[in-house]
Amino acid sequence: MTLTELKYVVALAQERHFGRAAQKTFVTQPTLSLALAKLEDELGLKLFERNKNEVLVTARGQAIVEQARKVLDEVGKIQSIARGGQDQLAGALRLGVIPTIGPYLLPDLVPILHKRAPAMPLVIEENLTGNLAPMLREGELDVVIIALPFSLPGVKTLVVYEEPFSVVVPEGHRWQLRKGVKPSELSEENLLVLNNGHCFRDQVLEACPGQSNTALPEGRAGSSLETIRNMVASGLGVSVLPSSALTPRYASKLLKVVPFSSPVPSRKVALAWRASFDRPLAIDTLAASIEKLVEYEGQTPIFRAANRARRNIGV
Amino acid sequence: MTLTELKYVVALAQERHFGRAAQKTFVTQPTLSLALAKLEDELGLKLFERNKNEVLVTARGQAIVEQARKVLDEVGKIQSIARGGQDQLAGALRLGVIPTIGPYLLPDLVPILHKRAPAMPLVIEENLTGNLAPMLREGELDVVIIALPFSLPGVKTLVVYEEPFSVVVPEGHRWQLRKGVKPSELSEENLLVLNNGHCFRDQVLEACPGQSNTALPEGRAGSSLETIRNMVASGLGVSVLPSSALTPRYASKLLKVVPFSSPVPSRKVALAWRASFDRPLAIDTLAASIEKLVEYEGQTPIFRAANRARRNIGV
DNA sequence: AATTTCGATAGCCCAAGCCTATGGAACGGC
DNA sequence: GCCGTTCCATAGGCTTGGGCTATCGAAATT
Repeated sequence: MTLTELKYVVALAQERHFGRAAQKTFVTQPTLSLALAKLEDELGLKLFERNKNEVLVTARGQAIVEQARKVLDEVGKIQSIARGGQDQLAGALRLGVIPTIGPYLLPDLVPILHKRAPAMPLVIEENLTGNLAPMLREGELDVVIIALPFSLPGVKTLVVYEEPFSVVVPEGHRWQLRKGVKPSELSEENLLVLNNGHCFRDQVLEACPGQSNTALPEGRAGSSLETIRNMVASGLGVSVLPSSALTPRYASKLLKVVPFSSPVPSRKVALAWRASFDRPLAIDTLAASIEKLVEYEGQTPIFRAANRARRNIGV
Repeated sequence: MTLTELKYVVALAQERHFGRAAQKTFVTQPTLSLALAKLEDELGLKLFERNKNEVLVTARGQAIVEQARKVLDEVGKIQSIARGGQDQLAGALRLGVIPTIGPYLLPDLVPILHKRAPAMPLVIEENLTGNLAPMLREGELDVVIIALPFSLPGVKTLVVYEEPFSVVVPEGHRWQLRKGVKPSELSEENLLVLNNGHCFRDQVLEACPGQSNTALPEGRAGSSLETIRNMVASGLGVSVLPSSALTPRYASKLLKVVPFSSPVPSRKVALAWRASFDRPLAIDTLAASIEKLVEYEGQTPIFRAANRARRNIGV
């Protein structure tokens, strides 16, 4: 059975005339005759009564004709789905992002992206890298924003910016006017870091040798960067934050930001998506939007540093 | 677009592997690859992501796959209309059944059903509930015989009988003359149960508190009820079997059946089929045949108990 | 009886679909 | 880091079958 044959059946049922039905389906009359005979043979019953002057649909044929119409109708829907689905910037983009980036990047990113791709709403999943990775592989997410290193088979990555880290201390801390702090000096202080599972925790501990990065007491760990910021402000210790969490929007009188001395620790923030993802334009648009955002945010002192670092590595 | 191409699409969506999908559609892998590329070209979008290790359906492809399923489903109805005219009892009925029911029910059921619907041969798939469920949903099976609980969206169920469980012990066991055993007493014995995946295993463990139903040693699990029966007969331990596996046909001198004391644990055996299945009469006939069989088997002591239990719940 | 109409049949041709063989890319083991 | 394996894509050849034109045969009309 072919879709063509079904088209013939429907046309013939409507025209009740081989010649006209053939015209309507853009074939010759013998072609239609033959195709129909073949189908009737295959189904094992006569669909049409050929009488002298007229072609009549048989009782059992009628049910089949109606079913054939339905089939063709459903096929038409396939084509219309396909037509509407050709725009790569149409349809939701499922975006994963880690908790130390999402709250600082997305509020500014979403409006920019919406302007560039208004028909592409974002479905956002904020989670740890370790949970985002399998979701990306399984196709539950289309793209994730994470910090390097990040490597998965079949997954491409693109660094979108690099942001330096800075030390934050409570107001009145003896370091608050320092022009540069060495990472190793942090071992003298009560360093507050994120809970286990956050890649930013590992990056901070790696950047600051001398910290015992195993079995850190629970009291020194926070569940989010905002928790940590508040803990520092209340004098519980010092910490390290990425520059995107230190824009003027987050400034506080109780908190002083002290830069690291060179070389400044930093992290590379990247997009990651399956190489086989069928809407690369969506990725491009997302990357371009972040690019635009980083340039704009570059007006502020902290992000300018991020920008410099980014240019230095030639991204 | 051709029906063949749509079949390929559906098969590939299900198998997520070109080679296996090709096998399933009885063509070679290049044929399927080419046909799919042609269709994707015609529709103007990618339906599948080809990762090296995995084939994923794209978000937009998913809608088309589902629509293709619908088309094929409607085409199938054409054939089914043609086959029996209006006779729902013509054409094969694809029946799934779990391993703890099939061997005990089917040998008697098949002749009865054949007598009632001689033009409806059975295609039987014996498999675990977890494997039957997707096959039923995908339309690879028309109806399944399983033990409750069993719930799937769009699928109707009908309890056909309830069968009590009994304890089986080796000959000479100290319980062999007992009139009733409490489920909790089984924790004193070496209880042999089925491998993981069998719902009957879970039902037995649930009915017998005190058994450590986690991390059960492998040596105590069997791959079929017949294995278990033989293990009990050879003195390895005791077990629990459903009454349909304890008809006189299976009696053995080495094996003694001891009833549970009230309340007797049992399981409800049910039919399940898609609500949209277009041959409900076939289901009715199957259900009626089982009904007849249960009444007939009710002549034997064990099945009579099953019958009583069944009437008590008013099925 | 002659003419006309319309579906069926015959015979040919070409495109489409399927095959085998091979290529190429990416992952995993040593 | 290199080799082997796996798996999808591509190439090239063959066969099938759906399409065409030409013609036939039956029935209705003149």
